Amino acid sequence: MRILLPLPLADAYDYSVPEGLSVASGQFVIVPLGKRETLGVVWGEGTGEVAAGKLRDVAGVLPAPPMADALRRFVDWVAAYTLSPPGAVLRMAMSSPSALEAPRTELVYRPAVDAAADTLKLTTARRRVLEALKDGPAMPAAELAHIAGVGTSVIKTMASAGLLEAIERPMRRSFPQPDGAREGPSLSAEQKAAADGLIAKVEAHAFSATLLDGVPGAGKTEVYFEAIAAALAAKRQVLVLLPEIALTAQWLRRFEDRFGCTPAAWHSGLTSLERRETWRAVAEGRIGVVVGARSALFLPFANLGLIVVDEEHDTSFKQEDGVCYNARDMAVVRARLVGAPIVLASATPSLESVMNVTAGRYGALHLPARHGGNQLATISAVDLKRYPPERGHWLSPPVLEAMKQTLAAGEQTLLFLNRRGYAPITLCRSCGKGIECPQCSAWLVEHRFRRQLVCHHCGYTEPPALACKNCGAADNWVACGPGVERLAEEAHTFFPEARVELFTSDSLMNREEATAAVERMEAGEIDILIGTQMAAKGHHFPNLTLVVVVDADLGLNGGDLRAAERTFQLLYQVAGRAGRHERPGRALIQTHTPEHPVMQALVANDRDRFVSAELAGRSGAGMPPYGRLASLIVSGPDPAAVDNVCAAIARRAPHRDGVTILGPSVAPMSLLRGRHRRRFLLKTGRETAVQPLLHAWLAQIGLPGSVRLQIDVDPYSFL
DNA sequence: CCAAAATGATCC
DNA sequence: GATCATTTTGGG
Repeated sequence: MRILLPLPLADAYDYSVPEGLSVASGQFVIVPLGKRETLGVVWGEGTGEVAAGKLRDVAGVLPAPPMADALRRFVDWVAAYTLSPPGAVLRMAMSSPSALEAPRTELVYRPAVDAAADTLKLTTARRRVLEALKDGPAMPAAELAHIAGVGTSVIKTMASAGLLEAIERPMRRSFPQPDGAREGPSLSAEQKAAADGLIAKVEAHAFSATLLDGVPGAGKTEVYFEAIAAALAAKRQVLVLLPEIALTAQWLRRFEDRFGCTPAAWHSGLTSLERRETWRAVAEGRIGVVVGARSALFLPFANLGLIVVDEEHDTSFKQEDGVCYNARDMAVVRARLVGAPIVLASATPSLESVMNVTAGRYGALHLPARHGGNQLATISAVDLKRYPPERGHWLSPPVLEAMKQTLAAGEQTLLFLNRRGYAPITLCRSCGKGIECPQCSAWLVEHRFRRQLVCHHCGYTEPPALACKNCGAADNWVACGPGVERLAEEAHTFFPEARVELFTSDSLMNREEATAAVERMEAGEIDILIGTQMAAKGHHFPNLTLVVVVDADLGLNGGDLRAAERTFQLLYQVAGRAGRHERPGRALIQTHTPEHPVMQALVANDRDRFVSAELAGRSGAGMPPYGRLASLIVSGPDPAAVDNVCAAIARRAPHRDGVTILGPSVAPMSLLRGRHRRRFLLKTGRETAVQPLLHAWLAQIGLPGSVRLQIDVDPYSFL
């Protein structure tokens, strides 16, 4: 049998099946590998590449539902597309190995059928035990004792006396089932039309991809909830992918309001027990709806009937390490392989999805208006050249004035700045040098409240320096530029009476603290909220009427292909936070370049014009979505060894029409986690399949152990 | 000269 | 990814 192991090996291995063991495709097995044993999945018939005499026996079959054919084909597909070892992809689909073992069992008790009640002494305690079990399910001793108000020893004696019967039952957490039959909210005519469109797709039980596109607050969530209800009615499972940051208590609450319970969640914060129970329950079809971050895409659904990708434009769907894949794109593939519809929802669809609609590959549903007749926030640009903030400050006079009015009206302000910490750079006054991370080419950022210097790329921390390492000058530091902490300080000085709070994605803030902060904001206990992009995603604050984008130019620098697109999406979304209920909202965007097409489009609230201008630019340059990119990153601790590999790669670079190869060049992040980095960029037309090209090119390159070559098909980061 | 540490090959 | 054999390095 061909067995794929969840290890980064080039291919699957052949194993023999011992007499008396029956092994079928998809089954999880234990096989010997060298000195140890490892898990694997039966991938198919053996290939005979290795002589039959050399094969080792499959050691055992695990008592878990076999991996579905569609999921195995998906693993192969992702591996081929991303040029990763299939085993590395399989590992993502086996994220909870302990879920494959036989579920632990527990003893539960029920009244013995043949016990005549009058044959044995029925004390009051014993009577209470039988009463507790009457018409109810069998229960474990501890629970039963608790309900009956007796000790567990009573139950043990009753069992040995034959009054109770003990049964061994697998211990399985039960997951509440979302109820699709519950009455939904009343929908607007547009919402109803869109929902009906999606319901038809769900009922067709076939692959289709639909872009659900509507302004913030247009009610996209309610619309795809109707599709979820339809899938539940058809007894099929649903996967909802959200950016991790948007998977909030608020979203779960909306789901609960609609379906009567929260869905099963899948994200990096789960304990290993939660992972095991959820994985197993998904495989056994006991979970109706999973909402999760990108890794949920590899869960072993028994009966998947719908995938929803919300905020489909969000770049956090792109995984940049290990297997580089975009969960949004791979979700479309998974839907196709399993024959289910997929819905991509966004207020600011990615250009890729927009083009897929134009090309007829995806259907489209539009939700034009804000649900409930609310107006979108009015967006204005504040020209920082005309209205500069005071020296050492970052809020311009028009913004301060607007904040004053908002405070006076008893309403809330959000200051948005995508920069954690106190200041992006801290310099020594005497010699002008900043403090660098020892293992990355990046500045350490001062986090004043934590009293630490932090590298935002590798997580390295050190205590705040007193003396400059370069010139020895004592405590002569000057912070340059704003971070959210510094902004909080500024808000305090201008509005000493206001309640100011920070909301960031810092490790300082865990899930519960973030939820608590959201609740304080909802309850109106915060006047000025200062946040990074965490504040921009997935939250709705009814009393928030002023949103200030402190540095709108931030994302536009850096020569990133998608800089303008990303900035537009982020700022549009941030501005959409304001005035979502009865109150009108406004968004002020501080920029040095109000004439930039991104700012113009935001102010004019003209998304479509921005999208067509951006598409035209991409088309002219042959860039995605009109062309294809693949990035190669060569990295290692020794720069000379890295350069050697780069030279070998460059020497063998394919020359042919329609294929451009840029590099090698020193990566913008030339040092990351102690590794020196060089990049190549491969650019081709849409019609070229880059995988065979890359495969033929790179297969011949030998890598010394310390040098790594990372291939990223459809890259999003250019650092 | 030895031993620890880094490197590389192999796993069916 | 883990293991084991082989090569390198560095301290005496």
